[in-house]
Amino acid sequence: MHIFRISELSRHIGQEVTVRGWLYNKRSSGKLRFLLVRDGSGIVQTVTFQGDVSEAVFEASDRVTQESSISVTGKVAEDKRSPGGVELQVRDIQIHQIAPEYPISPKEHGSAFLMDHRHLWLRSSKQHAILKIRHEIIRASRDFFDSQGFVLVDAPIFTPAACEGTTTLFETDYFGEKAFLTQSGQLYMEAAAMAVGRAYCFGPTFRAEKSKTRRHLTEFWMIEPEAAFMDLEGDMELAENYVAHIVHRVLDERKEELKVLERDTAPLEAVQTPFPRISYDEAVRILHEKGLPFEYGNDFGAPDETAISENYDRPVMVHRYPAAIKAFYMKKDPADPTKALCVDMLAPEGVGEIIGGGQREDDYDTLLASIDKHGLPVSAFEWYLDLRKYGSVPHAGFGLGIERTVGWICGTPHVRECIPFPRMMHRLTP
RNA sequence: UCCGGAGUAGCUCAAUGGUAGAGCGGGUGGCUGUUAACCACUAGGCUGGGGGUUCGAGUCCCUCCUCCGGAGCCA
Repeated sequence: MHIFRISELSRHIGQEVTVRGWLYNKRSSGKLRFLLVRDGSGIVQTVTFQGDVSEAVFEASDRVTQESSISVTGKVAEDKRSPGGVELQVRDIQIHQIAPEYPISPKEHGSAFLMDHRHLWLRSSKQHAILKIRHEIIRASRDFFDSQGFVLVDAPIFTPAACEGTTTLFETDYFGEKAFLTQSGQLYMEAAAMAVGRAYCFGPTFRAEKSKTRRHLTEFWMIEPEAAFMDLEGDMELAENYVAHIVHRVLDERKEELKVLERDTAPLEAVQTPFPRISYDEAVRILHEKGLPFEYGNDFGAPDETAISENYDRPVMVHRYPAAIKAFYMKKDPADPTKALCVDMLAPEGVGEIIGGGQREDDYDTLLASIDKHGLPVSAFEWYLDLRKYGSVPHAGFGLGIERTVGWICGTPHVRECIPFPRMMHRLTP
């Protein structure tokens, strides 16, 4: 018996093969039964003619229900009438298990219902395509940083205190002590960069904010590179090369999936380096020119980000925000100490921020004063201050949100579909 | 936490204050090439919970619950 995956069938025309999978859909006409079988690699139509098979096999073709698990044996044939152009002319059907009425029908459903059945929803073709593109983005990310001499250094999930002291964190009991789920691996990557020169981490991060928007999850994945002897300019160059790399990789390797998602690839093809770089002040000018009621000194809201990115056909990098609205570890611009040497990358098509980063404060006394000014407990940051005590160097890095990036590239407006099992304010199951 | 919206069949949705409905899905039957097949028949309901107004409430009022979208926060 020759067992093949459905994606390989076009190379075995005329041969008798067995495919193993699940019933995707079923149609019939008189003495013909059309079973659409999916196996994770693709979907193939199988044809059973009553006159060609035993009574038991024909009966099996009637009895299988949506998502029942089956093995089908038959001859591979080219046929224009079959979706995909290839079909399997059935000789034998083996039923592994008959599924009772499947909750997800081929018609439309609401997002809450689908999320309640996320474990089954993953079997549908669009969700499938998103998972594969997510995988490709992660693979391309690793390839990119590995090839640039970055060392993968895993950051801890349990942390003793707030990394940045701004957002609300999930608190857990750690043998009678308070511990928090990490909101960023950055501080640890700074330590790693001082050890290996260039480091990155990729892992889950947690925010206990009660956000209910298409851009937010309570648990999301970030990739965070950090490099010693790097300034803001170098950081922006790294960020644009990285983002361009993953977009090109998906365009090259995941054409089929983008097609399944009906993604217009023209905006993705426009993503070429260099990306435009504008200062916060210039971005504010754009908003005011467009007549948006934006107050200088504030951070940009979602409509502001959209208005700024509308001016460009590729991601735009906005740098040098007011230091007052940024985290304590940001280095101030020597040319204007009211500004921070930071950068946000805004993706086009109304997606908004996918990257936040910048150059870190590398002077011991300045950092100490900043920790104090932000009302953070110095004791919790003693190890972090050590990095400025023992061989401090200029260094920079950034964090990229994987789900937002997947959403942008897939053209999926809501990040909840960009992670296998999303965790949101009102969603802890499945 | 704030501002909007929605809860009716397994799902997606209809229903002037006057007998609870359709499509899909399920079941049964029909059709020798179906394409989210089609045709016929069929089962399926405490209209989110509680209270009120009314001769009469899915519909109007109060309240609670759940969810959705957005804001803030950020990736």
